[in-house]
Amino acid sequence: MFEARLLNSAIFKKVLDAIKDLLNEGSFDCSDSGIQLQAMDNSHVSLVSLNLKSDGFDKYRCDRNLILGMNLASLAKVFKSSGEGDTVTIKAQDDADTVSFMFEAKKQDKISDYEMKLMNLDQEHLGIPDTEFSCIIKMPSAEYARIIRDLSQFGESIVISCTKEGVKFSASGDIGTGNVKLAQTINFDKEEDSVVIDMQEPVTLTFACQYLNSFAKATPLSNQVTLSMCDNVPLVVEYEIPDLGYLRYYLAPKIEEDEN
Amino acid sequence: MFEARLLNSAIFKKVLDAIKDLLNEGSFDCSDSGIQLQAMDNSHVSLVSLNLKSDGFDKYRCDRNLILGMNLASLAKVFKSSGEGDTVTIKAQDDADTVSFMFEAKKQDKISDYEMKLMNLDQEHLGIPDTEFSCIIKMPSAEYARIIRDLSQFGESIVISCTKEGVKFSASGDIGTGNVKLAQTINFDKEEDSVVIDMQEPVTLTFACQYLNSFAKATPLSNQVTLSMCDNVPLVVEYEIPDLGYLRYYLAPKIEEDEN
DNA sequence: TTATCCCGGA
DNA sequence: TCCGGGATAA
Repeated sequence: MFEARLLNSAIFKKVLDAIKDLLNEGSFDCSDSGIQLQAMDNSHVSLVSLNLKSDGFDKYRCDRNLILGMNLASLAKVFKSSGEGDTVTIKAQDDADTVSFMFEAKKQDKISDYEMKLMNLDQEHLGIPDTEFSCIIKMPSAEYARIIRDLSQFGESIVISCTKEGVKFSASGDIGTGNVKLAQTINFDKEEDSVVIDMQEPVTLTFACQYLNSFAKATPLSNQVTLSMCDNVPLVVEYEIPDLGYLRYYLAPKIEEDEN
Repeated sequence: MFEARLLNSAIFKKVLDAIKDLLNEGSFDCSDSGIQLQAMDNSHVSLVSLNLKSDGFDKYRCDRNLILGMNLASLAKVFKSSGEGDTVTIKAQDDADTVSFMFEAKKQDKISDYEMKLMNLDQEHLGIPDTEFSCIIKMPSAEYARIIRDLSQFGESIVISCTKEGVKFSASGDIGTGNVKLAQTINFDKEEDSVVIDMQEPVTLTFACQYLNSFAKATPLSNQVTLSMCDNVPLVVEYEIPDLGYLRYYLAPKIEEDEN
């Protein structure tokens, strides 16, 4: 059987909020080492990769590898009905076609349990190559979300350009042009406010706003976000989930349109 | 003439919010002992019973019994325009076809008064029998509202089942099944957080979510709600209005569907 | 408990 | 694009 227990169900809530706009369904791959989910988004443009390691759970048991296919909207509803500090326990029998969620309120004698039918989803196996990146930018996640949101007003795509001076986000369209430049900033007092740029080679890539914005839904998961870029390779937007793993999004750059 | 004065008009606001979704109009029955309103909801499924005793008012005078028929949406608009701590005075002449509301702001020299036309509504007289109940559950009203809301995601009806172990709310539908169990909890520090179950006989009844949710609009009136159940008898959901009376909702259980 | 902000629905 | 409801913070 499979059983995973987490003292703070809010983390799951946030994970679901961060992926349910991109994915209608998800196959959670459960093994001894933890829970993985990898899938192309509904429009088959970007890729979501979630990794929750077993050590991060307060209790974890997985006798046999199993794949739990679930409708993410339904799953989000289940988690929405959990209270703030609830403990959640997820259970599935090895050959079962349902999964159960039990929420225990901390302060109260209240136990809620939900049972959901599992779905049989196609397994697309996605090989994600390990890449060396030219630039790795670590910055406050709220800052990232804000910049993407603001620049989305100006155009459909955003150019991210990283040099040794810093990182520049640009968008342009009918209204005009917007540029936001961030220089490396090490803030020792508030480490999460730092902007750290690790650049081997300068790089300039263009991405579709829509996806960058969707990725920003993961903001509540972490104070910081990491953007990894390299020419002709998908951008990686990573949110670390404290003590538990990470959520990564992959998005291929737009091919430069030479409009002249 | 009729005159009733209440130092805190917010109570009326809350009462109106709690009934205006269920009732388009209401006949307020004014007598020496206070104000009553009893009516079937618009779809003639549930019943609303409001009782405000004259002692609870800061001034109360009712020379002759009279019935004030009002459109509740309009009445809610009138009260919505009252400020936070306003004092309200309701007046009607014995044979008048209008009712007047005067709001006095506490801190300010501001007096607003509104006059509304009365309506001639059919008097349906509703006998509500006094029943002995098998189970009486007293619980935090916010908790009740939350549970009903959460479970409404899963189905159109909710099963409430009370045993000596506690009370269980359940719903099921396409997404799956949800159960919320509450055990009796006496909290001496915060009495309003207690869950108190007074059970003579275990009972399990099914109700339409829609109405249970409507009843929950009364949550701001009181920290606690009382659910009284008995086989083949309408559920009573009662909110006590501190120092003034109560608001009760009655809803007949769904007949068990034996789908086999 | 109330006021504010954010998100989802119409 | 506007409005209402829910969640959250003070």
